[in-house]
Order: sequence, then C-alpha cells, then structure tokens
Amino acid sequence: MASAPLTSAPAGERAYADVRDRILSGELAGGDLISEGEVAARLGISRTPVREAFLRLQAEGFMKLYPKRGALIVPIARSEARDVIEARELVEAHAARVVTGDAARTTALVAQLRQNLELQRSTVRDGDLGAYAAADADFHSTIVQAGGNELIIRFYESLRARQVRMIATSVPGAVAESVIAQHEALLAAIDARDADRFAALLHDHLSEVHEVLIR
Amino acid sequence: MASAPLTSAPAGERAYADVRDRILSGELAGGDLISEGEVAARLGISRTPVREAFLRLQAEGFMKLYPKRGALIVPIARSEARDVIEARELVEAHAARVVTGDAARTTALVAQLRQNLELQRSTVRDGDLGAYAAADADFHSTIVQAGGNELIIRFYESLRARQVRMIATSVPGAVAESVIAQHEALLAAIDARDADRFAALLHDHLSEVHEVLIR
DNA sequence: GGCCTCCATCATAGATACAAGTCGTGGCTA
DNA sequence: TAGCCACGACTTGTATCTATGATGGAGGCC
Repeated sequence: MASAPLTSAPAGERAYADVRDRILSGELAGGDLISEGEVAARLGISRTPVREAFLRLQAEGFMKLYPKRGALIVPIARSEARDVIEARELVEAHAARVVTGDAARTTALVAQLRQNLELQRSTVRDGDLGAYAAADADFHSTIVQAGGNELIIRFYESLRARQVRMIATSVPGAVAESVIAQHEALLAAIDARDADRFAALLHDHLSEVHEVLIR
Repeated sequence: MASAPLTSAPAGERAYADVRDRILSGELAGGDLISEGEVAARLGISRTPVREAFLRLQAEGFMKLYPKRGALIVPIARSEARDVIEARELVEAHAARVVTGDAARTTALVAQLRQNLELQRSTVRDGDLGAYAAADADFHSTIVQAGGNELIIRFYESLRARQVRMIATSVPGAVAESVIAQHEALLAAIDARDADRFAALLHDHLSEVHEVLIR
C-alpha cells in the first residue's frame, strides 16, 4: 500500500470518487459551479470519463447538470436532515419488525450485532474515530440488511451517503460512549423481539443524531 | 404537433428512453446482452449518448455493465415482486400516517384524491386503460407526495418503474372496478384520519396486486 | 445615466478516432 | 483425436474534435 495504484482504477471511477469525496467532505459546497474541464485537468484525464462521473452524481442527487452551463453542486436543503432521519427511522424500524417476527432470523441478527458492538467498543478504546464511525454505520446497515429487501437496502445505503455529507465533520469522541449505550439498548430490544420498543428507542437515538445535524 | 419532433430531444435522452422502454415493456428480457454500438446504430446516433443511457440504467438497477464485455439486462429477481410490494406498503402507509396527523394536510390531500378518483372513473367509462393505469399510479403517488419527504418520494418513483416492468402487460379492465372501490375505501380512511385502517386496507389492496404480479 | 445589442468566451453535446481487453474459433501439434 | 495456441471479431475505455447554445461585458444609442 506504499504507492497507491494511482492509475490502476478506471479513469471514470477515479473522477467519480474524487468529486464525490469532495462533495461529501464539504470541500465542494452546495451552490458551487464546477465544469467538466476543470476536473479533467485536475486529474489529468479527458472530459469523457468526467462526464460519466457527473451523470452518476446527478443520478444520486448530488449534482444538477445545466446544459451548456455547468454542473451545480446541489445545496443541502434545509429539510434534508429531517428527511434523512425520517427515512432512516422508517426503514430501520421496519427491518427490525420483520426480523423479530422470526425467531431464527432474530438470533442470527443478534449475533451479528453483538460482534459489531464489540468492534465499536474497541475502536473507541483505540481512539480511532474513523473506524468507529464505520462500525456505527455498519450496526445500522446490518439491521436493514437483515430485513432482506434488496430495494430497501439500496435505498438505505443512499441515505447513509447523504448523511455523511451533512455531517462532514467528525463526531466528537465524547458522545461515542453514550451512542454505544443506545446501541446496546437497541440490540436488547431486538433480542427481546420487541419491535415496538426498538422503534421507540430508535426514534430517540436518531433524534439525537438529528440534533447534531441541525446544530 | 403534426410531425413529432423526432430529433428535438437530446440524443442521450432518446437513447435512455428507448432502452428503458424496451426493458420495461419486456422486449429486452432479463439475461439479454446488449452493446452500445447496437443501440447507437438502431437510433442513428453515436455511442457517446448511448453510453450515458447505459450508465443511468445501471444506476437505476436495470442493467449491469461488464467491462469490455457488454451490458446485461438484469433479470428480475424472484423476490422482486415481494420486495416492491413490501416497500410500497411501507412508504405509502407511512405517508398516510404523517398526513393524517395534521388536519389541514389531510383536507388538502383528500381533495386531491377525490379529484383523481373521479378521473379514474371516467377513464374506465371511456375504456382507456392506459389513462386508467396512469391515474391509478397517480393516486398512490399523490399520497406519498403529501408525506413531503423528498427522499422517500424519489425512492417511491423508482419502485413504480420496477413494478411497471414486472407487469409488462395490461391489467384486464375487469378488475378496474374493484380496484376503484378499494381506492375509495383508502380515501375514506384518510378522510377519517385513521392511519391504522388505511394501513390495513392498503395491505389488502397491494396483496391483490401482488397476486397479479406473481400469477 | 440607463438600456439594449452584439460578440468574444466558455461550457456542454455529440461524433469520431484510436487503444486495449475478452472470448470463441480454427488450425497446428503431439 | 485431444489439447493448446494464436488470431480475429467484437466490445468497451478514453481521447480528441466539431458544432451549438448560453452568458456576460463592452460599446453604442436614446
């Protein structure tokens, strides 16, 4: 991993990753106008693969392409934080309801979540906030995936990306402890196959996240 | 409007519409392999806009692109009908719950739905099945839109497209009468601001649709 | 001074050209 | 005859080139 495979990935992929990362990190802010040529020059490739990347990003709702004008980084709507949280709550609670309706699936999910929770604790101990954030995301994704609905799973992944963009800044490590405690409570609710309690806990849990987002 | 603006639409858009329509209509079936050059020749355009279309279709989950190999029309998964119906039920019931929590929004939605229902009846009277199908889709979309969550609305639209592909054949006019009666019942539940009843009715309603899909 | 027009500039849309990878086929060899 | 290898047809990936539309500012007109 010493020398990154700078030219190994397809140019279109590199362009996509570059622009997407810059949008998610906030380097490219909502309202910014960016041109294909600009990115092409930056990465030393032609405009064709950049165009592909722009189209993908438009499909994902991160950009809006104006013919002959340029590409606008879609500003984050004021309501977006609310929309993301609402959708996450809906999807996660539903998945939990589906899984807890079946004893075997519940057992399998609980095992996965226990393992993930252990990972969360160790990343916090190590002070690795990046790894912790990933584990946190996995915790929730695991629940949704257990729901088994491919379409909903795909939708959920797109929600995570949007949320990352809104945060765009690390969550202070101090809150991790309390978040982990909430995750434990969520896990306990699933283990008890109590979908209603899970939904209520999730609502509180995500409300806190929402507070952070609209701070 | 005499001569259709055959070349007025952007080439990329035409390529997208052509391939998408052929997938949704079943002309291009799951498992088929198709190449950029093929579509380009068919439409008399270059590969560039066709490439755009393929990327969009891949993002929407209708195609899978294999480097240097070709584009595969993604087969309809056996579980897809179930997934679509489950997701629709989740989303529509949620929207109804949100709207009925507010008297003013409920009133506004009811007015819209009444108007749509009138349209459904008239299209059936006229025997225009295409227009009826559109009105039916609008009925459900209207409810979701009233929920006001942009992300969920977008997700819902993608679900409709997938469902169209699965049907790929007109619903016999005979069932329209009974479906309209169900729509009336759904509307009544919203009017009564009874989200639970709406959810129950919707479940039955969509179950019937599911029967058709997996016939 | 304010407004309208024209044009230089810039960005995209699409076409074309070229490079490179994949797979099946047919012939050669043992 | 069975197995292997090389070649050719086909496909995508990327670059480059041309045409066209949109914009904004300079300069003239009222």
